[in-house]
Amino acid sequence: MMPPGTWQRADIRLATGIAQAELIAVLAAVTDEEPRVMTVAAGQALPSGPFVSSHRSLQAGLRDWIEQQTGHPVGFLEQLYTFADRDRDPELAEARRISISYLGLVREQPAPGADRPEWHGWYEYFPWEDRRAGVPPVVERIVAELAAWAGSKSGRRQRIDYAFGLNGQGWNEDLALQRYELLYEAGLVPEAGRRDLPGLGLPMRGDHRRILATGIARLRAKIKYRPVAFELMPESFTLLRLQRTVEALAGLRLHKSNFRRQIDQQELIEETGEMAAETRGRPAMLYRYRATVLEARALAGTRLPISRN
Amino acid sequence: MMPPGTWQRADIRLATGIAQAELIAVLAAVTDEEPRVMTVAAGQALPSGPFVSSHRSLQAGLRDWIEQQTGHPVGFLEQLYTFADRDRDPELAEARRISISYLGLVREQPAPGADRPEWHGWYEYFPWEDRRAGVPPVVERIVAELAAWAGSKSGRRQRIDYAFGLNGQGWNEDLALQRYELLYEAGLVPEAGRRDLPGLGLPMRGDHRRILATGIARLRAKIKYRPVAFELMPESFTLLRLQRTVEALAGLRLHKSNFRRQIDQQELIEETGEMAAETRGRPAMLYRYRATVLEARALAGTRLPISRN
DNA sequence: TGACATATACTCAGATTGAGCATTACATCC
DNA sequence: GGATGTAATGCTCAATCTGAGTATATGTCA
Repeated sequence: MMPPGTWQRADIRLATGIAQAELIAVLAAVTDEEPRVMTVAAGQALPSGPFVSSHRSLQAGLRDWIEQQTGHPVGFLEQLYTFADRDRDPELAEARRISISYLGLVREQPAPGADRPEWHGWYEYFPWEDRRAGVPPVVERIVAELAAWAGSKSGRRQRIDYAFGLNGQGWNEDLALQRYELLYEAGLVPEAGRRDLPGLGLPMRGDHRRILATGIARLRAKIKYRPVAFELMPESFTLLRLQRTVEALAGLRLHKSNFRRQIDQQELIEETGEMAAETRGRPAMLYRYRATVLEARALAGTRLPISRN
Repeated sequence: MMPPGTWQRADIRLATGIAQAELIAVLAAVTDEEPRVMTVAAGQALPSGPFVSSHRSLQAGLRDWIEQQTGHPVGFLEQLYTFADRDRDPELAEARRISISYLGLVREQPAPGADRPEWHGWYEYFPWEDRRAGVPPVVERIVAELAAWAGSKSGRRQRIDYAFGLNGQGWNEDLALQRYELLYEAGLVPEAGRRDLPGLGLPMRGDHRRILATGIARLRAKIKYRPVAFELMPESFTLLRLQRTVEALAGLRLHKSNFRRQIDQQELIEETGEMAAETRGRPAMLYRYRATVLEARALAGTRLPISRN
């Protein structure tokens, strides 16, 4: 069964080694204060396809492909996760399928013409994740259903409390994946093959909705400590526009002046000198990112209680 | 060339879709205040091997394998990165190889008996990463060589400054991967096929040293916001022991009382009631982790300037 | 008993954060 | 032309968090 070989004694031998490889992309953009994801199959799948050669690496190949498809350069591209679960594709018995997923950010959403992939709002798939206008009504029903599923199992109850911020836990927008997985486990989404509760968002093919949730969670975590939001903005922008973009991604409202303070004490941006030509209210200054600082901050880290002697 | 198929118009078509899949593990433990990694081939390779079926997922298979090999349960296991670069394995022309790497933490290092994989200290491979006893002397030479390589190219100079904390940038322990990549690009490590500067640590086969650097960087970043250090500790431990473990991973000394304050205001641990039976100094209290809190904190996130209305 | 050596407790100033108020600058309506 | 609406920008203030250091407690060992 197993190929003899060059491996050492401590080899990891789990399988026969041949697999079918596939790339799946979560491509995000924010337009009109709405985060969107590129889809195919009438919004029921993420763009994906077999992977092979001709390119020097996965990343390089995917980058070219995206620029071709969207007509926009990809500012940010990062691997999400690689799956190879057996039950994902029952047809393939021997050669199991390996799916490598990526998260990419593009600056603008291309006009939805014929022959073009469609873009759908994140929150069409995850209505419970958008709290910008308050807690959506569907959450109450979700929590009730989950409570029924949990019964008296305290492990389940605790997970629900954490994920949905119940019992004084506080909502954490990063837990998008955990929330989807709870719904899946509880059989509340159609992908789980059981009940189809209305109002729980559009389903997707296979585990694509789970992959999208992974991308959302990753991006939400990342905007807090890496200047990635800029990858979604046009050349120049107002501070409010930037705030609205971050809010759209996080699904939360932010405190205006504190947001501004945070931004400018990081020195990520600088004034262009121009003013925004919007209609209502006092006109705002336009800003642009400071490329050099951005690069430095892209590497910055968090802190340990270091001792300096 | 390309298989016809079920894909939509927006498919990602980069390749023919068949690949050879391989798993690579970065397995870490901390013993005697020294972080170690499991190796094979006399310390020149990470354990790896072909992947196939029999297990429900990559993660599950790898977990079993590790427990079998080390005799210890794996507390923490997380995917690092998936590579599929063409030039990695020149023999395979058609079916390129996909390498999926993982980071795992085990509680103790098994006794190195015959037929057992060996464990090597991280810092044998990356001597410049350990600053617990101050900046190692080799750093001066590294920086000089890198400066020569950079010449007057300001992009390179800037990257060097960030990575090594020069010119008032401050050392960031998380940048282990970037530092290795600089050395690689500059041709200062033997893996790059050019010069072999002595004192720059042991090389590894293929890109295994790069993968190890990825694991180190990931773990260093993670200990700051997730309670993973506990996965490396025995049942009960003193606060100093915990601090020494974190210091070993970070390659830095921490401020003692601030470290303690940080730990106990997070309520991650509780007293066992016992005292440590060590010899020198005042005996310390023994602690254990609080499983439930740990689980909650495992999900905790960082903060945005949220508005509460 | 006294010299170590480490544990644990406390203090304090400076920086960061969450929240809110005040003032400014336009557009538009009457 | 002045009132009104809307958003931009500036400022304040208390609470909390951090970095650094000092003081005291409790063991072992010579």
